[in-house]
Amino acid sequence: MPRAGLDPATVVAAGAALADEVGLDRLTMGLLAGRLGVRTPSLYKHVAGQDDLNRRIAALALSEAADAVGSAVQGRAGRDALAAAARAFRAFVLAHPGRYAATIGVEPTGPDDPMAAASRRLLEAFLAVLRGYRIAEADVDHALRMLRTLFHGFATLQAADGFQWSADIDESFAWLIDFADRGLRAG
Amino acid sequence: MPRAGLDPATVVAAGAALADEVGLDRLTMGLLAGRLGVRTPSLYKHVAGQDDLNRRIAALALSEAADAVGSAVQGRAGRDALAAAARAFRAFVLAHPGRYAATIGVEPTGPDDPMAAASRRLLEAFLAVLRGYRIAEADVDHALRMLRTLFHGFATLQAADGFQWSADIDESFAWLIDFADRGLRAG
DNA sequence: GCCAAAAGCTAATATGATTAGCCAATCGAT
DNA sequence: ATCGATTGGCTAATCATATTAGCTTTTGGC
Repeated sequence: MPRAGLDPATVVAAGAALADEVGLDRLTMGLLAGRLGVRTPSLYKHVAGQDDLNRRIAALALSEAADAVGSAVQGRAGRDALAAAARAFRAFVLAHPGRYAATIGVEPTGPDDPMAAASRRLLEAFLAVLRGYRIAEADVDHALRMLRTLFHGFATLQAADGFQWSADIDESFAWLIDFADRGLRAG
Repeated sequence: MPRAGLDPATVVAAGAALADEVGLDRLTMGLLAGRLGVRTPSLYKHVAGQDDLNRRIAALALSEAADAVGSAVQGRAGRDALAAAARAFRAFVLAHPGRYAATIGVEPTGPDDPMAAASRRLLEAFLAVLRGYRIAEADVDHALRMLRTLFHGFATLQAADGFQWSADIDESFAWLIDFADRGLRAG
């Protein structure tokens, strides 16, 4: 019986991929073990349990989202940066609904939690978008929360298929970006 | 053994209340049965299972949210209506996080699903807010989605404790309402 | 009062997470 | 090269929870 050669990173990556495929709620330890060619209890040598796995998937997702948004914003400013960031974020969530779902309702346990760092990086990327606008010092936090609200709200509603009615979603998304741009400019 | 006198509505109401108390993820059939003074299998005489229960809780939550937002909007227009609706929605989600969580990612099975009707009523209430603004016919759907995105995004992020950093949340919320109001006015 | 339906119950089954404890593969130091 | 400790995998067992089967008692309409 040769070893499978797993480590926490591999397990988490496979878990995230599987969550994207079948949905976070249908990600079971058994299914993940099967995917990795290993028996269920073996997973516990690499992650502490389902909670821990979920937390690690969340950290991975936040980190990847931060990368995606961060690089989308590179070299752009103002409306361009806003649109690029929004698109990057939405694309990430739609491409990886399972791992993004893992981030919802999970809090970092402490400042040394990798999730805290990833979360911070994502916020930095959002903050970079705001630098292209003339925002009063006192309003930056509010604007940051607004951006997060918009991005998170739109992505999760769409991922949950919560927009059933007629109008085209891409159009709505573009409209939303315009809306935010106007608001930030006029703020 | 006298009967407990349950019916689907009672079971669903108790389930929603319990979800609010302990969190939707910790709502188990056993816990609910205990709360109702009955053994677990008895619940299956009133709801078809956990999925069905969740779906019914979601319908209840949407219906209540529609009532709350609908009555908040009554007799108000424009910015007042927007602010009242936003506050009512947020208050509802914060007061009933468990049942609201039940609505996420659940789709009505058909047009006769009670959830569909409740969902429609909530949208009507949001639509009423928009009537106080001068919005081009073609933009109404987009604006509606924007409102839903904002309300849902803010409420869920806050409910999940996703706003950890410094600035005051109520202030951010007020700022967000201003932001939306300006945007809708200038649209 | 009688009877069908409804509402409870106990017991059984299934699935999934987790733990205990065993054993083989690997790795670092000699 | 090899010894010994560590590690990563396994099987078997336990526990929690959902769900189903099938029995029994209440209850509401006649």
